[in-house]
Amino acid sequence: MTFSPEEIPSRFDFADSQARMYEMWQARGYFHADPDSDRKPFTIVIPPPNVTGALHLGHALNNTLQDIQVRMKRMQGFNTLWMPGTDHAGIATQAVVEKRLKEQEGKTRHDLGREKLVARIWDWKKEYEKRILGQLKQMGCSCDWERTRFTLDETCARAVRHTFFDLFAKQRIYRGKRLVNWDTFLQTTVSDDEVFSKTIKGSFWHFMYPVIDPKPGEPAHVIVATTRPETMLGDTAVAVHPDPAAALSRVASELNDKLKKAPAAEHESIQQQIDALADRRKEMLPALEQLRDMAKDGRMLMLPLMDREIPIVCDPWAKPELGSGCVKITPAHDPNDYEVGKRCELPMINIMNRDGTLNAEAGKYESLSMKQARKKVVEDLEALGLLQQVEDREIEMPQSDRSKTPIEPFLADQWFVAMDQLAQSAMDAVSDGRVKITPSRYANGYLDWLGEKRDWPVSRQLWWGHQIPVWSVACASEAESDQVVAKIKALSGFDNAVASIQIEPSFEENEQKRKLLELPHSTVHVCVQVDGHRLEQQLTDAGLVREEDVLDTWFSSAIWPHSTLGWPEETAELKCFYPTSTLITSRDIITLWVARMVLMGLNNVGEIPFDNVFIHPKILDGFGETMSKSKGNGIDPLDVIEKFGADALRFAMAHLTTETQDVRLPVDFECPHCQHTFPQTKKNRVLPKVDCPKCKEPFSTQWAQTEEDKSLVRGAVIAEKFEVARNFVNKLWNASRFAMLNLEGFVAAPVVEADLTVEDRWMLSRLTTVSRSVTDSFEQFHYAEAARELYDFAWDHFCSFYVEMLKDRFADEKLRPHAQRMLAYTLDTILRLLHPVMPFVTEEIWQTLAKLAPERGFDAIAPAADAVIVAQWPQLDETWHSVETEARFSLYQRTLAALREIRAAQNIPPKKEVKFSIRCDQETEQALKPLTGFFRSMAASELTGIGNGIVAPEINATVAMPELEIFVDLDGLIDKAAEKKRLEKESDRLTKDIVGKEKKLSNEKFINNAAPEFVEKVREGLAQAKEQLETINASIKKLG
RNA sequence: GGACGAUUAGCUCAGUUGGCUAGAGCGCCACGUUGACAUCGUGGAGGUCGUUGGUUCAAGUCCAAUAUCGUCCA
Repeated sequence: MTFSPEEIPSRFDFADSQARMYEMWQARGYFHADPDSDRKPFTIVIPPPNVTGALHLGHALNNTLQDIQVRMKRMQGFNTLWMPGTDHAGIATQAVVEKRLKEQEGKTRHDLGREKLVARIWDWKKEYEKRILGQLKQMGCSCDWERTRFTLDETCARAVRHTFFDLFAKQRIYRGKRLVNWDTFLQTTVSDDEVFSKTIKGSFWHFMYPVIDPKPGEPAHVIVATTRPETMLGDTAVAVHPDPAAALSRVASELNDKLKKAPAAEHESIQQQIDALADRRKEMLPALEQLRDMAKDGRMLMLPLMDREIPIVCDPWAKPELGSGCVKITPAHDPNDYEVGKRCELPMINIMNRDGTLNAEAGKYESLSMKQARKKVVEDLEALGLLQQVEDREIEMPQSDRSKTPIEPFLADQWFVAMDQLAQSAMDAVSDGRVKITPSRYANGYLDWLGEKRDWPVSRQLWWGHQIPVWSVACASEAESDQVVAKIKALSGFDNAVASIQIEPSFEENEQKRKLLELPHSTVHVCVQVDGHRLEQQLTDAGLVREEDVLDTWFSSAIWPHSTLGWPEETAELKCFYPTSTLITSRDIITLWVARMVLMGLNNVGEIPFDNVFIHPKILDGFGETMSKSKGNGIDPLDVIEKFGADALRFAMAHLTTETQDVRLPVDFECPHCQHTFPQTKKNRVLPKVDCPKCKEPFSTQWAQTEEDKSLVRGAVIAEKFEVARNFVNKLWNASRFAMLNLEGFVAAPVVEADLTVEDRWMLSRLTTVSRSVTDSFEQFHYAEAARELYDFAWDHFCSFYVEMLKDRFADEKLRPHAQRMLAYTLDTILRLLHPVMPFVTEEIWQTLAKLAPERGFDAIAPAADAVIVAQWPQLDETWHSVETEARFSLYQRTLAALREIRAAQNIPPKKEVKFSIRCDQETEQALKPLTGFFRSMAASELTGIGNGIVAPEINATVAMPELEIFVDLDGLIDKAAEKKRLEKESDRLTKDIVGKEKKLSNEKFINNAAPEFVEKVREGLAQAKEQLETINASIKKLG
């Protein structure tokens, strides 16, 4: 088998290779893992990407890091399973499909109905799932595709249903009224995490609420202020502080503390605050105390416009240091007021419909929008003379991340998971080290969040998701509810194993009020464990209605590590692969996802879901901003794959992954006409059309709207880092190309130790060290370190030195077979080490290498593995590591660098051969001698003499190193000025070094305190530097 | 307001337990193309390690402040 240079292109054809190699891996079933194996399992479950759209660079990072672990573990002999799948992503997906429905057909979900909308979303899901999985394949991900799951598929649905039923039966799921973030546009609840706050210019209105029948000396009005006047229609109280004097004192003492700690620059402003507070105390305290007494006395206010009597209550939420010291309370439409309402047992009046308009509780304002109502309320109050003043003010407005419309706090029935015990179990798992989070600092956030043990609201007013399996009926009395329960239990389908009953009492205990508000006495809920069970129909027939809401998408994600393995069935997969080994994800979902997986795993399976969690950094652009399509700075991984190849994408991702929180990736445009790349700026990244600064040709961007712009060729958004990675891939390819061209006539045989040269031993030593250290780095998730080490090793050590040095032996028939064996063995090992990061190029080379050297090895010859993906992970005999050999080689490298430096400084043409000699002791001479031949091939320099008796030629360039002196014979060539300049620079450096060391050594404290070895080291260094300086100075003198 | 992270060359980043001349890649400058590779090779210029104090014989590294940027939580 031989190759001619024409047969192997000098550029790696990654597009062709990626397709072939991936198909080969899949066809041979390398990605598949079966549970019935004696081998130790290694499992990763993928963080399932949302089926909302295409994958972005963050996914490329996340999945590359997983695949690296998976591929390495597979090579290490583990029974390796990478479980793939996608997430239905409730609100996000439904919102996307609804938006498209509106745009393309002008319809809302209500026009379509639940069933049809859900069918539409399934169509969407099929399309995007295919696309996403295709993208993962293009990245080279070695997932077990036969096991692909979807959070809404039958397997996952059954697991969700079991989980819900289990928690329901344990009374850890309950329904209650809660103030939720209501998105009036999407008409659904939005979780706290999907709310962002926006600062807008608003007003602060001060209203006067009349006091009913004020006693003499009491005010006629109390003053309250609000940024949301329309909410006053739902006010049910005004609060004052129960102890305004104490509250003011506390604020004052806090300010005084602050003053003590604050830097002088801030003193003035803090002092002003203290003074203002003292004035306020003087002026307002009596009035506030009077109000407090009125509250205790049960005095009532008349809520204007609604003509409702409301009490004054005492609650610490009222801040005596702010405004009038009184605060209006709207429990059904403000989170803080809601808490006050609960503490003071106030009625909660919901004045809003689901679409954001006002309901009948708002009286004559019914059916107005919030905005319209605001205007009207202010006008009407002004007309009544109850508007005291209006201030301009910046206010924080909560917005829905999905619809970008304002959030309305809204009182609604919601299902909750009680978190106390569950959260504690998940905290323990991390505290006691069963689950290890890397980097460890992220454990703090995890523990803090769980420590709050806030109940988890799990219902969502959506159609896309797992519909809550609860059937309910409202009962007017206790007797009725008893009757209903008895009736349910009597149903033929009823069985305690598959059905569980809860009775939810109404939150309004007062019977008269219940009647007034048309509230039931209680609600009976029945949870059914098995989907499609005959009890479902029986319940419906009995007049119970199924809950319309679906579960929070994180509910199904939380059980992902075991649901994908077939839980609740006791499958062989679950037994073998659970707990999984490692979870790799980003920090923004540590609480939402990671924490919940831990507690659900413990609850359902009784075991932690994974041993290790690695949190990887977030990729930001060159300006430190997150990448996103809406900013125009998003890099599409497919663009990168198309232009640089999947291996380059992967290498760049690994190389980026340090332990920091964020990494920056400056973003460039690539001109589609001339391939010139230039930086993206905040200006040009939002243009629909960009002109290439080099070739001046225009190209379009993602923003192209007009036909004219769209007709232009689209320019890609990329980053320079991928180019570096692509070059590395190509470097490896070409080093291998060299090997292919030189392995003709390869005969497999064990390497004879006596034939090993110094450079062979050096390579073996390096290979041993690098294998060990790369393995360690990957196992500790130090991807960047591993990538750097592989890069340096493959490029500098292997290509620039070892391959170069092999060339001489390839030219010698006698030495050739040994050199070939060493090359085949070394390349083989490097391919294996690089495979997890760069699977395609390494596999391509491996397959070619197999044709030339089907059997290879070092001391034991064996057939090479069928594919590098299943080859054994390198683990070299540690005895090959040799400090002595590496030091010896380093001496050679430094000498070579010195020769090259002189040649460059003297401007000697690269091919012009020069002669040089080395003066050194015998030990150094022996160390260097076997390598001296390479000075000719690598620096066009011929060594004419070496030893301690060497005399410098009359005209020469000199380099003094600690171990030796080099004299390059420059007779007839020398540029005296250049040489003098170089020597003087060196002389300066040495002089400085000597002064520093002498100073150190003359310091008594240094001699006494520093480690004796260290002092000795400095002494030696000083002596060497002095010698070198002497040589250099002599040379300078000679030059005149 | 609290927690965490970052600050080192023009840019992106390394720098382990404090220790000899603080490294790499890109970019820049100079030279080089017939045998693996110009997606390359050789050499060079470029940094008082955000600021201030402290500990130490010795600080990019440890401690305390502080500034700027960022993320998360309230």
